[in-house]
Amino acid sequence: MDKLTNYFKLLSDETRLRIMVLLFHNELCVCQITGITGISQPNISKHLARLRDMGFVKDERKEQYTFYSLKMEDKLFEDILEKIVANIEDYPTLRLDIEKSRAAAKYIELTSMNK
Amino acid sequence: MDKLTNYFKLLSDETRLRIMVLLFHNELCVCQITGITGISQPNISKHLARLRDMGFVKDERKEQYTFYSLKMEDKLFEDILEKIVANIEDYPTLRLDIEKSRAAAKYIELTSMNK
DNA sequence: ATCCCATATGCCCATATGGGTATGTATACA
DNA sequence: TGTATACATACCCATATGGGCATATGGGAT
Repeated sequence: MDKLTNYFKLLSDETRLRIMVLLFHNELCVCQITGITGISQPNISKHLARLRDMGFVKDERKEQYTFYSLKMEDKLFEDILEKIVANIEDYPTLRLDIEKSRAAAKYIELTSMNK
Repeated sequence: MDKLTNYFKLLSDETRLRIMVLLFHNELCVCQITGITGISQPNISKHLARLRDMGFVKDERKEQYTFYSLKMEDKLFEDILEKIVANIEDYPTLRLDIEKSRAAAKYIELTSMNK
C-alpha cells in the first residue's frame, strides 16, 4: 500500500504534478522544465531527485543536458495520467505547460540556453 | 488544479485511503470505521472532518450514529477508487478492511457498542 | 587552467501534517 | 437526574514538506 500512497503523494503537489504531466508527453531536461514552468531550477531539481528516488522517473545524460523521462511501471498511474491529460482543458496550468513543451526545442533557446 | 492535487493529497495518507475505500463500499459510522481499522476514534473523526470539509464525504445522523458516505462527484476519482478495489488483492490491508466491513453490522456489536 | 553552463545539493525557515491524550457536546436510556 | 455511548474538538508534539538562496560539482569550450 505504501507504493500506492507514495504515488498519490507525489501527484498531490502542484509542482510535481506539472512535471509528471510534462514528462508524460516528452522527456525533458531540467532547464526545459524550468523554462516551461517558471519554477526555480533548484526546486525542479529537488523534485526530480525525489521522483527518481521513488522510482517514478529516470534520468539520462545527453551532452550537456540531463533528460528526465517517466518510468511508468504501474498501469494504474499510467491510467491516471492519461485521464488527466484527456481532460487537460479543465486544468489551464497543465494545458499551458503542454503547449509550451511542444515548442520545447525552441523554448530551450529562449530561456536557459541563450541568456 | 487545486481540486486535483487535493484529491491526491487525501489519497496519499494511508488512514484516509483506508477510509475512502471502506466508504466506497458502504456508508459507515465512525465507530464502525474505528472498529474495522483499529485506528483511534479521534484520529478517524479528524480525517473524516477533513474529508467533509474538502467535500469528499458527507455525514448523516441516524439515531445515535453519524454515518459517513462518499460524495463521488468526480469521475476521475471514482475510476481511481474502482481500479484500486479491482486490484484489492495487491493491498492486504485494504482487503482485510473490506472483509471486516462486510460484517459491519456484526462488528459494531463486537467493538464499540457493547464493550 | 579558466570560464560557462547545466545540474545537484546543503542550509534555513515557515508551515503543514499526523497522531496522541484529554475533554467537550449531544443524545439515548435507566 | 445521572450514566453511558457516539462523536467532535482543542492542545501538544515530532516530523515532513516545500521553497528560497547560496554554493558545489562536472562537463565542454576557449
